[in-house]
Amino acid sequence: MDIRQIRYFVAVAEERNIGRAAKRLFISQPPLTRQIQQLEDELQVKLFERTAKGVELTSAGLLFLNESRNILSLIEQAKERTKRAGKGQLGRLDVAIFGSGILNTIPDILKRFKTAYPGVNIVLHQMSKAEQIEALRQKRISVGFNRLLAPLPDIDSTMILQDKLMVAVRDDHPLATKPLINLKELDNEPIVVFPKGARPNFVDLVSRVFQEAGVTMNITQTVVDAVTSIALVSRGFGFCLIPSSASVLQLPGVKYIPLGGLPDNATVDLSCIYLKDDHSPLLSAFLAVVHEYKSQLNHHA
Amino acid sequence: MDIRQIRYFVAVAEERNIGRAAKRLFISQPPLTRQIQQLEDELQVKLFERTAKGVELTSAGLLFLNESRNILSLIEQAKERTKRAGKGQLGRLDVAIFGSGILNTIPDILKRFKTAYPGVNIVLHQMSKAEQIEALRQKRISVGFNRLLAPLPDIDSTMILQDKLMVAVRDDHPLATKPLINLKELDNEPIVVFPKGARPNFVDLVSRVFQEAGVTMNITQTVVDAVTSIALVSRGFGFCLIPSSASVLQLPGVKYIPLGGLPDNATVDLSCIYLKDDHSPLLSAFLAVVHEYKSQLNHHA
DNA sequence: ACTTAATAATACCTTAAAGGTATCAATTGG
DNA sequence: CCAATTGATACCTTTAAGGTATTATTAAGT
Repeated sequence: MDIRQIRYFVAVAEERNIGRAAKRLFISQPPLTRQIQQLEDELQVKLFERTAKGVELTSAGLLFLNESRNILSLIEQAKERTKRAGKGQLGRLDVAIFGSGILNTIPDILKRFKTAYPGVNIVLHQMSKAEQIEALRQKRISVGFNRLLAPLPDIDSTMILQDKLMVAVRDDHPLATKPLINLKELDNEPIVVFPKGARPNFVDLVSRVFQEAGVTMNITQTVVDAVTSIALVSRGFGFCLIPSSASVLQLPGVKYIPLGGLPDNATVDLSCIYLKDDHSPLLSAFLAVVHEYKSQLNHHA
Repeated sequence: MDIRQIRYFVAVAEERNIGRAAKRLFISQPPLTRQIQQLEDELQVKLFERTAKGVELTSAGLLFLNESRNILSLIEQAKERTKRAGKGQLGRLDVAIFGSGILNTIPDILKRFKTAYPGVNIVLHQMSKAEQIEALRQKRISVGFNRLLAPLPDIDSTMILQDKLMVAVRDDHPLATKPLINLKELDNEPIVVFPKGARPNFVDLVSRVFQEAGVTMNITQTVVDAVTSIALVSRGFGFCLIPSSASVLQLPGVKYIPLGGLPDNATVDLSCIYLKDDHSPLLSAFLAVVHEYKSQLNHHA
């Protein structure tokens, strides 16, 4: 049995006439007759009664006609869906995000992707940097978002943006009224830092900046992420430094003030990471959306 | 696209190795490689990633694998069901029966058929003789049961049995005590006859028998069928003649007594009728059951 | 009753494509 | 670095699908 034979059978059944069906199929009548005969031989069933005006379906033929239409439509659907999956328009994309990374940029990107590829099911996973890398290697996820990534041989990354540093202080703090805070003004001031976990880290960046400026750090707490850190600031644990994009988070009594007097490399990146040899169309589609987002960011700047 | 290609694809997906799949398919490796390439070209999708140990499915390939298994199983089912339909083991058989014909023989035959062909859906239709013939020609039914059929060019019939005549009388009737009633004893007795409708009829047979014996018929009522006729007898409308197989019907006060002194041709047949050029396997299967039933009847007699 | 027109079936040939053999290229493991 | 294993390629053989010409059969029209 052959898909061709099924198509031919349907044509003959619909035309009720082999010659006419042959025209519709753009072949001549004899081979069509032969294909129908072969089909009947294989099924050991007469599918048509031959009459003077043409042919008419037997009851077995009628049953097979229904089945044939189902088969053909299932095949068409399979082709269509597979093509779409190949273009990244269909499937499932597992994405890892980190604690405070979900504040604005990542949701924006995910929303764009969801709009452009509505057939793709996005599954989010909260993961630390180390977990993301392990999950990528085990293919439990296809993309991860993170900051300050050390280069790895099997993992590629795309930088999305670079955040300047901002100071989060309580509004009763002496520095809270200033439009810009210079790093030196934070000398020995109580600071909350984050995150805990794999290096290099946002803490490392902050430490380096303080050290290079010859300013003393007075760490009161080390917490897991930016959200916790800002929460502590709002409860009077001192100030903290954050990547500027985290400043969309509003907590009572917390003010965000730009940090001045810094070298150009005092920024923290947001990047997405993925396996170097993952050539899946879904990932390509996702990275395309990321690039588009990035170029629009630069355009505005 | 081709069923062969789908089968090949499934084999490769399952073996995760083209050479091994080729062995399983009893072909050599190069043509299998080529068929997979052709499939990928047609779908414009990479179905497999080629690795050193073999191949592994892409996500599009995984989707297509599921679809392929559905397709193959649907095709297998279609073949199987069509074959069964061709052997008369599957389908629908529309059968016409007449008023009093449902008393014993017909249900017996139908039950046998239903046991032998459980996949066939039997649909019963109450129809008079004329309706049955019209319905056969329009193919609304495939078989009809009836009596006393005139030969027709396009319709064949199979005689199932020949009923002798019996007298139905009320138990307070003077003849009710006799073990056998002679036709002459019914001279001028009030008689109920049936059926109304197309000739030749059971009435015609009864009339002929009376006429040939020189006995006068005193018709009080003409009713639609045997059941009604016997009901009238039980209410004192006189006697009636019935085919002996109708004597299974018990009504209060009605006795059935054999009728004697008749010519050999004073019998009424039960036959089934069908289109001469209906070669459907369902009909053949049904007629085979009828023949088997008939031969067992003769064996007992 | 004969002829004509239309149908599916058959015979025979051509052509396209599936399958086979030999070989190559690439990768992995020792 | 070599041997082994993998999929890919080149080229040939064979199978089977498609085409042309024709026949057999049946229905309709004269």
